[in-house]
Amino acid sequence: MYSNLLEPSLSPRRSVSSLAEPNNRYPTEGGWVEVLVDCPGAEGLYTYAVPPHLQVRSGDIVSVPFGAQQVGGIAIQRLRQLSADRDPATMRSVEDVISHGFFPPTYWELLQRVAQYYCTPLIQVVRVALPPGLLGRSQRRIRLTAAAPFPPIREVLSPTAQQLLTLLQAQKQGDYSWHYLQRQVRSANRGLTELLQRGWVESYLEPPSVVRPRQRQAVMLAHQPSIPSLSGQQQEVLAILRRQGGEMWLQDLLQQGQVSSSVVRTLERKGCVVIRSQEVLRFDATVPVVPDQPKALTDEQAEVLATLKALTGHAQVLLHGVTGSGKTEIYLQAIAPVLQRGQSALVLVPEIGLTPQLTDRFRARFGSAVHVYHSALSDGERYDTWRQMLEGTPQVVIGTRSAVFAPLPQLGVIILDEEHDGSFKQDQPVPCYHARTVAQWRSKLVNCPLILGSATPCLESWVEAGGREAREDRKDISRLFFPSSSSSSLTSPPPSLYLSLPRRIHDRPMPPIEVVDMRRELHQGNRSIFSRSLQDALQTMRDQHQQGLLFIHRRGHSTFVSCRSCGHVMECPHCDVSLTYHQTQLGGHETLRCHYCGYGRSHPSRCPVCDAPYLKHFGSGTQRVMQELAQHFPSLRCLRFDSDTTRAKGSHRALLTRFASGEADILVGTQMLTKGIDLPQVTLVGVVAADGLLHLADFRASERAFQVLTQVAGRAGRGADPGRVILQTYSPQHPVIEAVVQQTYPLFAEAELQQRQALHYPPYGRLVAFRLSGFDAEAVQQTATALAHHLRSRLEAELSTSTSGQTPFYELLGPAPAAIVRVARRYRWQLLLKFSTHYEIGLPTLTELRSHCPAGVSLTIDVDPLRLL
DNA sequence: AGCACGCCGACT
DNA sequence: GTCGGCGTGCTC
Repeated sequence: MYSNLLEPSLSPRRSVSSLAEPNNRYPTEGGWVEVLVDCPGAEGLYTYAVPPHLQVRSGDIVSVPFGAQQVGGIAIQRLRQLSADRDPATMRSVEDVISHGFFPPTYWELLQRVAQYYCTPLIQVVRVALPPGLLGRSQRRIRLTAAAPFPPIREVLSPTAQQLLTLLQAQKQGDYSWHYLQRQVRSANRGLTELLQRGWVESYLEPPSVVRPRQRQAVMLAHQPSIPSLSGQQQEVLAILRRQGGEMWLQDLLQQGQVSSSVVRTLERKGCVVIRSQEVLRFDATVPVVPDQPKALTDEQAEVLATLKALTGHAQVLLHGVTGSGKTEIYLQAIAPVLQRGQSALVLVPEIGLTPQLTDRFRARFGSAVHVYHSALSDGERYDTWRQMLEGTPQVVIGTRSAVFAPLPQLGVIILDEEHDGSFKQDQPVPCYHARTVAQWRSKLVNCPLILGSATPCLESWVEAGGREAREDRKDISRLFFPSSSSSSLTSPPPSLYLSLPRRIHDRPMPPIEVVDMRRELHQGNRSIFSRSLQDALQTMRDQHQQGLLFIHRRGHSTFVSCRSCGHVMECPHCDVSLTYHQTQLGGHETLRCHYCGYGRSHPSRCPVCDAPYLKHFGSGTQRVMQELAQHFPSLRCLRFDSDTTRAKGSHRALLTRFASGEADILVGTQMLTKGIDLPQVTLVGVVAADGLLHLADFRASERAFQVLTQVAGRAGRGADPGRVILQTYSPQHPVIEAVVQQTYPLFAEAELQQRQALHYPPYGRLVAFRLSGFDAEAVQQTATALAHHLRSRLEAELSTSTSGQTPFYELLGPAPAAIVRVARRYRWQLLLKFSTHYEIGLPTLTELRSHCPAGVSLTIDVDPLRLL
C-alpha cells in the first residue's frame, strides 16, 4: 500500500527502534551498513562496506559512491554480515561521514509516518527535514589539458568538438560543469568523446560540496607538571593567553601577540598549550532590543495560561482568541516554564519574513535562547542552527513549516500560530505535507502539548476541538471543553481542548465594520474606486494624524487588458490566463505580467489582433489604488505593501518600520496585511473590494474569505484609539460578508459546516488529489482517463475486501482539467478522491501509479489538498 | 540525477 | 552498413 522502502528485510518499527537507541553498541570498524541514498528513482536501501578508519552509526549522514557519482545518504542500519547472494568483493565503501546525527528518539518514526501518509518516498521527507546541502552530490566537470592546441586546429575536429573547445578556451580556467556544456552545445556527448580521445580535455568528478560546520583553531593552556625554558616571544604569547582566561582562537592570539604561528606550534610541542579544532556556529547571535518582562495578564488570559501550564503530556489545544486578544503574551508565558524545565519549544508561524515583530518579542523575552529557522537563512546558517539543536540546550525555535522537523531532542511544547494559514501546507515539491498535521503526530510521539492559535480557526481544528457540539455554551469566557456526552457519530471525544479569548486586551472594543454597497455608490454617480464613506474616513484619519491600511485582493495595477474595438484580451503565451497590467506611477513604464509563470512584456500600443489603438485596462490592483490615492488625496503619504515591493530580503521589515515610525499615513497592500501585523496606531482599515475573494470556485473559498476579511479588519484599533473598518463590496448580502460584519465565528462555522457535511468535504470527508501535467495536452488527458479507470478498479477491489464495520464511502471525481488548464506551457488535469474520514482507504503507491504514466506526463499526489486546481 | 545499453531513421 | 537520435533501466 505504501512506498515500502524498508521492506521486506526490515520493518519500519525495527528500524525505528534501532535508530532511537544511541547507546546501541556497534562494531567500531569494518562491516556493512545499509544506506538510504539521495537519488530520485533509487528508493531502496543500498549496502556499503564500512572502511576500517570510519565509524558509521545509524542516523549518520554519509557520502557514498552511487553509479558514477558521489551522493549523500543516511545510514539506516549496521549489518554484521552480508547476505549470501552478495559478493563482498564487488561492494563499494562509504566515502565519508558528513554528520554524526543522533536524531531524537521517535524522530524517524515521524519521518516515516509523513512519507507513508503523503505517499512519498522516505528520502523526499528526509530532504525537507534536513538542512539543504547536507546531502551533497558530486558533479561531473570537463577541463582543458595542457595538450590542447591553441588556437584550435579547425580542420581535424567535428563542429561540435570545435564548439566545446572554443567554449572551454574562452573560459579563464578552461573548466566547465558537464551539465552546463550540455546545455550550451547541441550534441555535446559526441564532441566530448572526440576531445577525450585526443587527450585535449579531461573529465573529472568534483566531490560534493557539503555544508559543514566551520572549524576554527582554538588554543588553550595545558596543565603541565614542569615548566620548560621559554623564549621571550613564547612567554609573551603565554601571558596573553593567561590574560584572556587560558583559551583563545589561534587567529586572535597570533594577531594580539604579533607572532607567527610557529611560535604557538613550538609551545604546543613543549606541552605548554593545546591546539584544538572547534566548531564555530554561524547563526545570528545578536541579542537585540530591550529585554522585557512578562506582562500583566487579563483575567481571561490568566485563566487560559493556567490551563496550559497544567497540561502534562500530550494534549491538543485550540486557542481561539480574537484579533488583539494577546495570544503572543500567552505563548511567551507558557514557554517560560518549559525552558525552566530544561525543555525546548517549537513555534511555527506562516512566514517568518512576515512576522519580524513576533521574533523580536521572543528575543526580547528569551534572548539568545531563541533561534530562527527558515528558508531565507543561508545554507551555512541553516546548517549550524540545525546542528546546534541536536545538542539539546533548552531553546525556542521559531520557524516556518519545515521547522516542524527541527531535531529538538527535548520538546516541551509545540505552538502553531495563525494555525488557519494556508502556507503551513506545502504544495510545490512533494511531500505535500501540512505542518499542522505533522505537528499533531509529533506532539503525540514526544508526548507534549500542541497549541493551535488563531482568531479564525480553520474548520478542521474547530471541529476537532468540539466547537460544533459546544456552540450553545459559548457565551462564557475562556472555557475548557471536554464534551462529556458526545452527541454526534464520533466514536471518541474531541481530541482537542477549546480555549477562547473572546475579548481584546485592556477591554479595547472590536472595530465596528461598515459595509458599503458599491452598486449604490455607482447609481448615485460615484465612479471612483473609493466610496464616499471611505473618502471621508481617509480625510478624518489624515486630520487626526492617525494611520490606516487599505486592503486590495490583487497586486499589479489592473487585472486584465482588452481591446475595446475587437474585444481581444491580452493573454499569457504560456498559460491560459490574462495578463495583468503593471504601472508603478502615472506616466511610468507600462508592462504586462503573468502572475502564474512570471512572463512579462511591454504594453503594446495597438491591439495585436485588429491593430486598433484602443487597448484599455480593467479592474484594480495595488498599483492602481496607489495612483488613485495620489490623485484624490495628494497630501496623503502612501506605502505599497505587496509581493512586488517586499521581494528583497528584509524589505518587509523595512517597510513596516518606515510605516511604524510615521513615515507614511497609509499602507496599501494585499493578503500580506493580514499576517501578523500589530500596529497600535492603525485606526482605519479599508477593504477596497471584497468581491475578488468571494467568488472563487473552490470549496474553501468562503472559509478563506472569512478568514482574510476578519484578519484585515482585526488590524484596526489595536491601540488606545478606537478603530473602524470600511468594507466595500458589490454583494453586501453575501453570507460571508454578513458573518464578518457580525464578527461571529460560530455562526459562520455552523453554516459552512452544514454544507461541507452534505457534500462530504473536509472536515467530514478526506480528499486526495492526483495531479497530472505535461506539455502534450492529449497525452495528459489520456493518462488522466487511464489512471481514473485504474483507480476505480483498485478502489472496487479494496471495497469488496473491506472488513471495516462502517459503510465505506468514496467517490472518484474526474478526470477534470484544471481551472486554468495550461500554466507555464504545461497542461494540467486532476482526479479527486473523496472518502469518509472513518474509512481507512488503501491508496496505491506513487510508484504503482507512475507506472501508468507515459514519459512526459508527470504525476503528483496531494493528500489533503488545500487548493483544488 | 547520470550513464549505460539498446533499438529505429538519414548519412558515408 | 554506421552514425546518432533518445526511450527504458540500474546504480550497493
